Amino acid sequence: MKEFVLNVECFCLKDTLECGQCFRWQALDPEKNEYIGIIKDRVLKIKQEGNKLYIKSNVEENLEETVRHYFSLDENYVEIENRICKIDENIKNALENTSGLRLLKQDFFETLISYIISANNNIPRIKGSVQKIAERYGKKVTFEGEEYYLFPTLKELEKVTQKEFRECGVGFRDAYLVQTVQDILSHKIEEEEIKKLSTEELRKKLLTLKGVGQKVADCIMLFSCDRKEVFPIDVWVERVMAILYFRINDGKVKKKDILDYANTMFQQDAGIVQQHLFYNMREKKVLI
DNA sequence: TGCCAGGCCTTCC
DNA sequence: GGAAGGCATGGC
Repeated sequence: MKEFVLNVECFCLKDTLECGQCFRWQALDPEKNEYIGIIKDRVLKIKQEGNKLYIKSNVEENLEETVRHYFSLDENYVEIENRICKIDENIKNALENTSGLRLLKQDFFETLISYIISANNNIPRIKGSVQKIAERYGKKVTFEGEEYYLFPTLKELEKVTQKEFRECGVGFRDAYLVQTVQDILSHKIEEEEIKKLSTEELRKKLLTLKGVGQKVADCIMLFSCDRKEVFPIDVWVERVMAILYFRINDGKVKKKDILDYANTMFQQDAGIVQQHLFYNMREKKVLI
């Protein structure tokens, strides 16, 4: 199998994969910027050296197209970053650490299930649960002599019971998962249809699913429905916004006030700004 | 031991 | 419509 090389600019593989938007990529060697993961039905090994991406996959068909789409490589992030760094000093400072972070275009169903699991949970445990679900119910794929598991399809999760989900470590979210799978099977929401809706209408639809509240809905829209204007607010974002924009270090700011501020100031780039602020605070531990 | 984690649901005003 | 309490489970 041949290695495929792609030129990129304004792209950081590490920050894009480690900023918390996805749960299944694995660093092979953190020093080498090399990761292995799954996009839909194929396994990919990707390494970044400077402006070059080196890609291998078990499926060569449409490989470039798949990678370009998943990593949003055809979108002009130079322009986006130039625009957001002019908004304020906080964003400008954050970008010094996290320039090249891109929003992924992930699979809708996988994102939905993963973010239902994410509620009141921590990232290592979310990753563990998603991995267990894949190992139990997803299709096995062999790549370079190793075994990997695709994220299960809707059909593959059709008969999974509450107890079986719980055995994957999802805790009290087990019932939400069963209900959501059944709701999608019965066409309560249909991916192709809801993706055509306005962001407000789409959110309203997602909120009808059990285990999907405002924050989870916004993450699903941001990470799998290409809605860059949504601004998911979790405990971290609440904290970072309170400190940076409301000058409050040890108190609460109303979510509505944070949301109003983000919508007004960050506008169509709110989701990208959110990721930079979130990742900077959580991982890089940088506060201005 | 107690608190927290990329919150949401139900119940009760 | 808003506040309060409960919720599985692992890490610190």
